[in-house]
Amino acid sequence: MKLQDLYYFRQLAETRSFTEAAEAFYISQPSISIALKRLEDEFNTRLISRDRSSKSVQLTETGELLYKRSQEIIDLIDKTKKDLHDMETREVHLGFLPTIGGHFLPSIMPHLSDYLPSLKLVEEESSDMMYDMVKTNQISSAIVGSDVPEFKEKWLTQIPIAVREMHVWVAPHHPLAKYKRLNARMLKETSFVTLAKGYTHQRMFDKWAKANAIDQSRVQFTNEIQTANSMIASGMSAGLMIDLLVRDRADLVKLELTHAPKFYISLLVNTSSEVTSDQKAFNDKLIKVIKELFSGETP
Amino acid sequence: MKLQDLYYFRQLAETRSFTEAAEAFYISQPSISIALKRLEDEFNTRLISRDRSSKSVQLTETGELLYKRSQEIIDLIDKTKKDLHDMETREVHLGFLPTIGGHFLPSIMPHLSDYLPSLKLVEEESSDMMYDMVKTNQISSAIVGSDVPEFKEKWLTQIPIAVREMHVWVAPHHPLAKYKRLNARMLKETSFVTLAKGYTHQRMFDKWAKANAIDQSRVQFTNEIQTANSMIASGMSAGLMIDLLVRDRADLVKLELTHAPKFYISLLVNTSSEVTSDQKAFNDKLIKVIKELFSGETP
DNA sequence: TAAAAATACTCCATAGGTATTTTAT
DNA sequence: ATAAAATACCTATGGAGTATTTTTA
Repeated sequence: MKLQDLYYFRQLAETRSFTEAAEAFYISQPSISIALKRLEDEFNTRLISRDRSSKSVQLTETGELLYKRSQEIIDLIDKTKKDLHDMETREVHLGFLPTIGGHFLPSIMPHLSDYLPSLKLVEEESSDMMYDMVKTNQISSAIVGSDVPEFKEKWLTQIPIAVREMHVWVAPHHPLAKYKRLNARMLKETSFVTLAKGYTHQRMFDKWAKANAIDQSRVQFTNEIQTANSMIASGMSAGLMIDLLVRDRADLVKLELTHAPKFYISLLVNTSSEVTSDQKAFNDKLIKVIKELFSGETP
Repeated sequence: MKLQDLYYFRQLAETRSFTEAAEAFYISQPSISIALKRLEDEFNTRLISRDRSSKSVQLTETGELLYKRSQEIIDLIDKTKKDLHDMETREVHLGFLPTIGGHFLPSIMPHLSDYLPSLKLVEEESSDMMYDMVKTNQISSAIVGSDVPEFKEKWLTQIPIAVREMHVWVAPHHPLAKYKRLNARMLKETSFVTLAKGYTHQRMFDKWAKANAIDQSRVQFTNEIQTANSMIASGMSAGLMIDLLVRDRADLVKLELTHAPKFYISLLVNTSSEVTSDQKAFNDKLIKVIKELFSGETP
């Protein structure tokens, strides 16, 4: 079996067009026809239904299976390439949330001096995404935020770093700005801006809003924290965020919220599976450093 | 990357010799050298340590990783080939222990008439091996024997078929043959023959012997049930077996044993993962049939 | 010096190209 | 008539061969 044919077949399955699949690889259309025939001959099965009366290319049952398996095989190969590269270059990786990392990394990094030359920070805005990357071992350690103090997965080690209460943020001239302390009932009719789906902040806002019957019809969403902050500063909306997301914004006012949701920041390390020995040593060091620096900051 | 190179590399890693690896594929030795170089160039890493002062070919750290991954990739490809074949031919499989199957299959098979033309029985002597094949989805259903009534794995459905007490078997002229009923203390000094490692019977014998302080120094092992039976018939040893293993042996005497271990026979179905729709339907039918035929025979 | 791996070159099998035909809307 | 896939035939890259050299025990 030719590996290249699996790449071609995957593309063919996704575009459902011989011509387009060929274009994606900058090869001629007959090459795709012939690659498909090679696979069909080898496996003694039709992978694409040749019923040309139906409008488009359709996968058969075996075609669907081969498509799925092609993906798995290619994923495994890609992972292998990445791991070989990391092993050879002795690169180690740490998942890094721009906002939160900006606060904690300066205190952590000096203790990781041995690894600095080979350390690559993997930036990712969304904690959920980061969690997924740790889960699938695209990175084996990351600092994430969560609305629960602990994940229950057995394949990870979790070290608490900090707990932050969420606050309500408004512009100085916003009607709510005069209050020292707010409760949820005072916010029922307030317009909010929150981060888009996938962000921990969004999930927490949603949970809090539902629990407190906040009117969600005029909630606005954005993918950018700075955009959210600017919208708040303009006075059109309020925000529910931890203070780390509002560094150096003199134009925002922070208000205490009773029964505010808690935002848990912790280090996640995937302990399940194969990483390079360098990465393993780095992870262990990281766990040690974070335990030393932040034990006691959490209950 | 060339898939063929992974096959070559796997062989090279296992034989630790370029020449032998080449011979295994009936190709010339330089082809292996060049295949290795292709891989090393692509991944920018040494896979084999070229320290020719040391006696033999040694894998580097990256070589070890690639060896493991090559195995995984090849396994996935082989599995895919098998699944495509089964799907195309609409073959379905059932794991089958020769001795136990010989007893239960005649009553089960008539109810599976729809599947008979495409049903392949996969013979395997050892229940442990069979369990492993179900676990790794080489077959998705099998009838096995076990020393415990239930496996606790979440990826399988288990339907009890029968429970059999184990008995002691001896030749008619054996000194124990005069007793109707035995207990373990009467067997402390008896010579036994049992099946070899990997068989459920062996594990059960071992457990029973240890629990009852039976002298295991003169226990003999064999891979063949008929050999075991013949050794018992000769009078030199006794056996601890369920009666299904002693069909039609008039030259053996069955003796009751107090607190005899129980042998549980059940259908295992791997429900975790992808099987063909035919196999899935077959498994469901099998579960139904076995429930109907054997419910009530077990507590 | 013997045995194993690396290098040098040669060759042909085949992946991919172009041109064309077939099929269906 | 047009658009997409299949077929026919051609080309050239590179995988595998043979012969030879290098390496070290």
